[in-house]
Amino acid sequence: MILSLTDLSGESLQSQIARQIRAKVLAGELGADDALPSIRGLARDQHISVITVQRAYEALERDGLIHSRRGKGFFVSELSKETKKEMAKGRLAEKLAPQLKAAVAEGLSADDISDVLSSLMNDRKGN
Amino acid sequence: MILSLTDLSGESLQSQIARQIRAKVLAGELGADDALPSIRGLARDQHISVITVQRAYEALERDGLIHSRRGKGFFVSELSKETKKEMAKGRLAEKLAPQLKAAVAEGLSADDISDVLSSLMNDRKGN
DNA sequence: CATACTGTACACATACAGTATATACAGTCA
DNA sequence: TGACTGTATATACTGTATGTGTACAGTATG
Repeated sequence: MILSLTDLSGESLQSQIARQIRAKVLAGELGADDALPSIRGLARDQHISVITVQRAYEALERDGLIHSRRGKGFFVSELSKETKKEMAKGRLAEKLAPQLKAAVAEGLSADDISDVLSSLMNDRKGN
Repeated sequence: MILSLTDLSGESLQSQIARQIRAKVLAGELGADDALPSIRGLARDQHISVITVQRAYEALERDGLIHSRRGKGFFVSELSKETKKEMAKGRLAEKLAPQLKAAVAEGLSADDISDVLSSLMNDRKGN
């Protein structure tokens, strides 16, 4: 389990942890019943506080992506490929909606928005 | 100048003010040299603090959308239609980029992302 | 000139979120 | 038993957002 945390992004530590683990679970990089790092172990490795890791795991648990077993650790929950795709799509839709609303309010057309999306997706190919 | 502010959205007051005025300027609803409400007047009308309005106006001034004239008030800056469209597109791209990156990391394909966007744009037609 | 507007610039205070340290309790396993 | 694991709680520090209050400076008008 390799995480990359930074203080400089403006994103909170617990959000970075949750986001990176969520991506690994939804993309299938972590499978059902795979063990996550213990909250103490991850806190030690990343030189951060236990409570910060715990809150990140709580968020993932609320989303149904992982579950805890007292005394044993945290484990990836069993989710079908379809469920994971729907979760990822749902998350994207929730985050995109207010931004599209703002873009329309700022005078952009559906074509303008498509242009922006195409440019960004083409940019991503180079990475 | 009609603004709609709420405490319940999770978005800060100064961000709501800046976002709503930005939309009016970029969409052309407010034109060059139109006067904005005075910081004290807007604060009084909305029952919020002067400093909150001032910080919202500062953000818009940094973006080059408005400018102040000491003793007179704040006014919309002169911007070509093309400049405004580029500003709106640039803002959208900046906000979309990290979310597309996250969506790809969560296993979504370009087609999946297009699907989500199409659904959201179709939903918007009904509003 | 006096008054009432405008923006600008502080000093403080309050609330909350994020982060941290520390302690204690409970379950698991070699 | 000892060394792990998760769970829960108390306390504290920091930064951001928000607020009140005060003071100063430029503009407009009667």
